[in-house]
Amino acid sequence: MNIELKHLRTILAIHKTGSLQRATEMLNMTQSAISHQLRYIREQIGVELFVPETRPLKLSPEGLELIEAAERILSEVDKLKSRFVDLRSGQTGRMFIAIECHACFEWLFPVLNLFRDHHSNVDVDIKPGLAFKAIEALQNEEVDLVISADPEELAGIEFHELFTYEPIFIASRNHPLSKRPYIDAEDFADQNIITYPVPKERLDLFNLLLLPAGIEPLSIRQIELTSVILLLVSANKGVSVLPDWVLQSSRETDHLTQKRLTKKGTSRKLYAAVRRRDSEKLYIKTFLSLSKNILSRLST
Amino acid sequence: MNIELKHLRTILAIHKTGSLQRATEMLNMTQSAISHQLRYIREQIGVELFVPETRPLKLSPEGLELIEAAERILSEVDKLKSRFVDLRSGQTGRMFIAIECHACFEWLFPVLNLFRDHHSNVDVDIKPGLAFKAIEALQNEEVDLVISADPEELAGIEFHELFTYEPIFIASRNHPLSKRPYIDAEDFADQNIITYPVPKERLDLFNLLLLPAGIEPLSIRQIELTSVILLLVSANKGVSVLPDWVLQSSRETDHLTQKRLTKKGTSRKLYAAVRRRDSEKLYIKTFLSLSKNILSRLST
DNA sequence: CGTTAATATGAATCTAATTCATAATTCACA
DNA sequence: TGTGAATTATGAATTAGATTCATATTAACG
Repeated sequence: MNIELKHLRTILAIHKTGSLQRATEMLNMTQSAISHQLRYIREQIGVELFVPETRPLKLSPEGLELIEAAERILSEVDKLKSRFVDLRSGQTGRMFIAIECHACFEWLFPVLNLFRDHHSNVDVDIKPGLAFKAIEALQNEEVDLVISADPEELAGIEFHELFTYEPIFIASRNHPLSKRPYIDAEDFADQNIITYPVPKERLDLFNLLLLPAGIEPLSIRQIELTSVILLLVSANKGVSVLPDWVLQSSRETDHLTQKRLTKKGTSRKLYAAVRRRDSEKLYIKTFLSLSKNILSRLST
Repeated sequence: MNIELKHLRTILAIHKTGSLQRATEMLNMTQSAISHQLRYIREQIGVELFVPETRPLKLSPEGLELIEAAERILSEVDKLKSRFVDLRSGQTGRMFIAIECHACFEWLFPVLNLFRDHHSNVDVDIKPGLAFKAIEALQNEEVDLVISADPEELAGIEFHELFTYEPIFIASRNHPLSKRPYIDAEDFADQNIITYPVPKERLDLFNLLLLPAGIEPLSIRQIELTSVILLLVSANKGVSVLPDWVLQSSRETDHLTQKRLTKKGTSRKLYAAVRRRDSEKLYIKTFLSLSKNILSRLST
């Protein structure tokens, strides 16, 4: 027995209009086509749906049951369809985020709070534990958006620039280096450095200065939480380098001195990577736009 | 956006088997056909269902949603299908009965009690008030079975013989006619007759005897209930003619005398009329078979 | 990296749905 | 009860669409 949705729609149209003739308008088919289809359906289900030789067409008890089931089924299908319309247009969907940069929590949480006001029916989550394989997870669809500082050319992936920031050296007020107008790579050789617990290659300080200069610091201490890093630096347990936005938005900077790295200063850019086919989705656009403006919001 | 059940089935098969290749067995189609279909579906819903370029195929979050909806919808369709299989085979259905003959209640109720044991999921009802238009109601599908004594040749309608009965004259023990060996038409000319409230043409007595002989009784009194008729006849308020089965199964016959009509006796047949396409249904067959045997059951 | 297995694609084929033309029914009204 | 108008059914022709075949492309795994 083969039934298709098309057939349910036909039966429904016939019933609603009361005749094959009028159903033609509803279905955009000729009366003949409808008649053929009706005959096919009858053969398939083997039960008379309409009382034969009556007009207007009257449903048999079995036909009535079919109609009721058809309405249920078709409405479920319609729900499914409109669900996909929404998904496609970005009215709704999933936005799982992976962050390669540890400090990004500082601005990401405020962004997501704003985001929630616009798209309460988007399923947002931050997926920890795949900082290194973040882009791969994006391609796998385990994750839908990656915050990254290292754009690459990848098929199907787009990197959207969010904002530029400056990695800033911080130390205690009474630290010797606090006298300097700026800090150079060599200055780190005898320092205790406090950083996030990630490989060196993914830290701005090493990327921009120490690795190119071939300089190894005295020690490295890895701390998870930004506020703890600030605390330790204030207490002169070591020095650190953090993005400028962290220092702007934090109130724990009173006992700290801030210096540029190198005479001219340094800068990095942050990107959001998404799959190309997601980039037109409304909520992705909203996220990008909120992220681009978040720094100015935070500093005020 | 056009989605058909076929597409849902295809998606489901791909997901369950994990590859287009293996889905071929489940769907009895070539890999190519499945691939073409998959592409079509993707175009229709505009959302990537599987993570592209991965094997084994992995569902995207949207794909997962589709699968869940598809399973719901398809299971509902399957339920509908098996419902029709049941309807067609007569496992279940509707059996609304119209009776042209008033006294038939006497054996019909016992039949329906037995019937209920066999087919508890058949919707049984007795439709009153259309005794005269019963066959018409059968053609209209307002009713599914008619008890009738007058078979006709009608397209789409079958009359099944149930049993033969004899209309019997009854009177009080001390009624003058109780001396006779049998009763003839002329004997009614000076009698008060008690019958069911239906037109003369539908009463055995008139059909078989009085109308052909052109005899009019002294009076006619119409009574609804069989037991009341028996009571009145016992009390010598009049005479009556009832089917033999009524007298067999009733315990209120002590003060009555029973006589044949005419020297040779009379007989009539009772039929059940059904629509031809219903006649193969299991529960209809059960009803017919129970009805054919009911008289012997009642007399024991 | 090469080999194997799976998927995608285009053209050809085949199936099935739709239309066209028309016959057969039914309905309404005389 | 017949007659005309409207509706439904049917068969053949056509068209659309689904499936296959042959093959190119792409991933997976040693």
